[in-house]
Amino acid sequence: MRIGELARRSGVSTRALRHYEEKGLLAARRGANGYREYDEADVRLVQEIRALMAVGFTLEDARPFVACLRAGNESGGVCPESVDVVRRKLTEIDTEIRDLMARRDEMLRRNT
Amino acid sequence: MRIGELARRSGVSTRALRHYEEKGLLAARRGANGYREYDEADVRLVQEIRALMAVGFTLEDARPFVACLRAGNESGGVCPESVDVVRRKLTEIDTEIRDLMARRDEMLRRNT
DNA sequence: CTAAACCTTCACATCAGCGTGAAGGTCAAG
DNA sequence: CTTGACCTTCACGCTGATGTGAAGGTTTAG
Repeated sequence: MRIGELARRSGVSTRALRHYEEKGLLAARRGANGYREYDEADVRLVQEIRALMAVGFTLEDARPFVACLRAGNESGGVCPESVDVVRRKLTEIDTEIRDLMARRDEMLRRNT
Repeated sequence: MRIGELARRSGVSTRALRHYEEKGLLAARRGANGYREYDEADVRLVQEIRALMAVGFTLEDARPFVACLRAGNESGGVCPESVDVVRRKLTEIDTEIRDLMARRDEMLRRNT
């Protein structure tokens, strides 16, 4: 399929897809006319990326997951690099939550 | 005092001070040579801005506080506009905390 | 054959809060 | 007179993930 269909099927813009390619997260074969050609596996790749972004991952964070899927694994999260990223993300989120709660308390204290 | 001293006394860069001025948060008299001239009240203004930013306010958020101080109030938080911003900020922070916790849960669920 | 609907590659714009020079004026000390 | 430490006004760079044209080639349906 071409980029427009992949965009529709994965729910992202064509611009985003080209961006993922530019960042090395997505690869495309090229047709004789220069058009990008994708297959079903690419749909899953993009969905994986979006699912990760939905929980706060950056494209950089998603990289090992994509590599894991490309390596033939059924899930992008089974590779050790992915696990590392998940752990890092969890501590990042926890830190952020603690920071926000501290700020909240600080604001309430100031207000009294 | 000039910008360098204000910077030292309030703990920010001269660049930041010029930025605050550009954003309309800080006003400066100008000496005959074109140099910015500040007084004690400006030190308090900048400290107020930094205190607000420390708890997650943007410069835009800080605007009503600065106006409130300029209006002669001893605290920047006593004006109704400031109170509004504080309330908005609290709900923003609460929303963000809830989002982060939801993401955390989502990540943990995916991992099992 | 033509117009719509695709596709291509640049490349600047956005949001925030500055950092970091560039190029140059001012002023006190030695 | 000359450093050197100030100050001035531009104006681009950074981070992330696209949005938004520009300018043009391709394909497809009628």
